[in-house]
Amino acid sequence: MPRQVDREARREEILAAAVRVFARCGYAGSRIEDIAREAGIAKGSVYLYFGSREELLRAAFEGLAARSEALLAEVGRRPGGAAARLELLVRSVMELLARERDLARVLLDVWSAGVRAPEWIDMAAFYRDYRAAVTALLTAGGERGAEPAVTPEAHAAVLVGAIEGCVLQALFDPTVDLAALVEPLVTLLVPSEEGGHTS
Amino acid sequence: MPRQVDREARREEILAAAVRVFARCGYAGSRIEDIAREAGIAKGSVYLYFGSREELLRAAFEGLAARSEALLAEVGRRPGGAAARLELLVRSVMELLARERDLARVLLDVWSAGVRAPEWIDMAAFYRDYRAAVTALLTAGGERGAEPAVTPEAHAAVLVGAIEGCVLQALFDPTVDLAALVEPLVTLLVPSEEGGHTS
Amino acid sequence: MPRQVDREARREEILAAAVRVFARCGYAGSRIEDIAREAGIAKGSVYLYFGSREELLRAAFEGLAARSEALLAEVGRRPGGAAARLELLVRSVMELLARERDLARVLLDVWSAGVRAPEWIDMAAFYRDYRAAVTALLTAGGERGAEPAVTPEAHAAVLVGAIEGCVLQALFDPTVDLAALVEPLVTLLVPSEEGGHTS
Amino acid sequence: MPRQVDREARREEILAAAVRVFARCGYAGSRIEDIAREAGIAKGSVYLYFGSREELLRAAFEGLAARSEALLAEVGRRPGGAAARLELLVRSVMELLARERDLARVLLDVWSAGVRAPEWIDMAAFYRDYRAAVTALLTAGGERGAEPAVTPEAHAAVLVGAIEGCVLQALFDPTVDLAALVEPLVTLLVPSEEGGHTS
DNA sequence: GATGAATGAGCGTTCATTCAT
DNA sequence: CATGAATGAACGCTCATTCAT
Repeated sequence: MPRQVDREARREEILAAAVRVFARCGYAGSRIEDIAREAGIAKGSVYLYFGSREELLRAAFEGLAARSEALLAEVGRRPGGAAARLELLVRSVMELLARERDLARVLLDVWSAGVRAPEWIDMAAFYRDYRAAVTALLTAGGERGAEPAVTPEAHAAVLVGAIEGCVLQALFDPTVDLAALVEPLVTLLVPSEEGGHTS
Repeated sequence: MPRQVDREARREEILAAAVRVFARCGYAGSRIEDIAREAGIAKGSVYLYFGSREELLRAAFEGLAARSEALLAEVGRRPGGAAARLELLVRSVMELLARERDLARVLLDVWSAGVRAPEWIDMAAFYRDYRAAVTALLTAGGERGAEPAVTPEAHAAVLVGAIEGCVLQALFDPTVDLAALVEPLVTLLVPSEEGGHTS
Repeated sequence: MPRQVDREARREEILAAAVRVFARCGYAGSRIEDIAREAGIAKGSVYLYFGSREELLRAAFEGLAARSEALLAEVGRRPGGAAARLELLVRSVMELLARERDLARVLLDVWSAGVRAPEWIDMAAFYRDYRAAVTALLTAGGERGAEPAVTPEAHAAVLVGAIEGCVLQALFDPTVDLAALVEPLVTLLVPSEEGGHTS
Repeated sequence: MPRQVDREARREEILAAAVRVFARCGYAGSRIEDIAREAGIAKGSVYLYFGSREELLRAAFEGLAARSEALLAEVGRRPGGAAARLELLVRSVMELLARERDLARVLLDVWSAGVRAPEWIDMAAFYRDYRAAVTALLTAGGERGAEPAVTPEAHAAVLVGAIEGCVLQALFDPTVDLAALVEPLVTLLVPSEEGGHTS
């Protein structure tokens, strides 16, 4: 069914155009016409693929969320020690956000929308899943006696938060090199394998 | 003589109302009339104190920035070891953002505006200063030989990022208890005093 | 009654200020506050002397009209031949408008208001009187057989029109020297004394 | 394909509607919505053809200016004596303004705008060209020894002024018959052919 | 009287969305 | 399917006018 493929491809084209425009102008500053022009189609045609402007933002987020979930799943599937897998997760996520600067920029507006319209973009669930995955890996890594005050859940929140916060700073300041923050993040927040007994 | 008003006080009232409305509806979704109603005045009166809607957002951020700078300065003035002061800084910032939920919510829109209009809201400078202060405290704390891979600058970025990122998660998810994240943050990212030479 | 004098003097001050501002910014572009500032008083005080912004425009016109009527009356009182008096009228009017550039500029807005709100500013009556005076002088000057096709009324309309039209051009174009147009106006449109029978 | 429209025709329709409304209410008193209603379209649609309310006023003037220039050019192309052509010019202009009462009314606002925003509507240039054309015709008509005091330039200014001034009076006062002023204008201000050598 | 803070109707302009072609 | 002209609700901002002090 080539029809279907075409339709889907066109949808993706438009979404990609929307992400570029959102990144450039912000969601509030992006007019449907700008997106249509960026996609090389007519204004009205956008509505053949997306029901509203808001849906474009949601789709953008869902694309990012899907990729994140894929990463999480991928890490879940991987063999190896929990610490190594957690490290991989951190590296993957950072790499994804560093590579997709536009998507990261759009994230700012998505966050805002998510706070204001939880039933529309469920950021709470997204980050809950994210933390849950990290928590699982932290727990699997074995309890390190050193820090009894830090529950795995809290540790996960800090790690996830640090990732998002580093991306945030890199968005504001081109001086901040996101790639250079990966090692520090791992070093500081990913517990090193202990004894290697997980292998 | 017209009604005597404390212009500065009135300005603050309106700003506070604006912050509440921004927090509730987002900057994009907040109409001047909503803000005026929240402040108990007429629409036009807002313009006696603020030149534009945008100026309200900027003022909101500047209020937060001023408080943050005050915190930084306060910490700088404090006696005591660097680690203790850094810990104090983290606690203070977290407490500020936990207490001023509305302001934190508005931060989401400010971030978006700051990325898009750097000359308008200089987020880069704000976070640069923030990191610089943390870096100074980290450096003063003495180099711990354990992690030579993590420069103080990178460590600062991770710590600052973690704070912002934790606040972010707390905004999305009321389940996330910001207060409960303070200890983990400190434990994981504030190096403990070394040798106790500060005593 | 010094009170009365003061009040009247203040009124004139404000009116003069208004004329300056109207001339500079146009009636539509002049805010009450501008006028108040120009007059060195507070906004609200304008309303102690004038009931509305429109009234200021009307008063400006009435001032000009009063002066014009004074000129007409003066010419009527003068001894001498009709032609000489007509010439005097033309010279006086031109001189008035050349001297009071601001008032002339305001005239543009007054014309517009007069066309749109005849009951408010009765331009028809003003120009009717003006033409009547000129007609009277033309008639008194004796019928010159040369141009039977031109009634005194029509001649008056042309003369009055020429004056206004010359002023108009001078307003647009500083290059146009209003003073230099007086002689041509007189030469071309004021019939020269005939036989001197008026003496 | 969307409704097929002749954009240029639609633009003219809207402009014509705007001229009618401007004539009725004055530029300052004309709301975009009035113009849209007069044109039988929705408010927003006006902006598909004109960038702003001001642009409508400018376009109205430019339409009039274009027609005037066409008249000037037409007269320039005509064969015949200079005096006859000048007479034709006067008659044509008067006829145009008599026919297009609305446009003439709008002229009042255009004048005001032109004085206040010369870079926007260059009235100075418009009347300069106008006078130049008349001057050329006057000069070509041969110098009449009778009035050495009146330069052709001044004569042109008086003639042009008289035309505008007559139109002005007719706008205020329906009693004033513009058509009846054409002959007097010609008789008084267009020098009659000399020697009849042009025939 | 004089002031200027407060008001709120009013308007220009934008832009998401619709739909006739 | 695609188009882009048309729509009209929405909103930021202005400013004439009022009135408490």
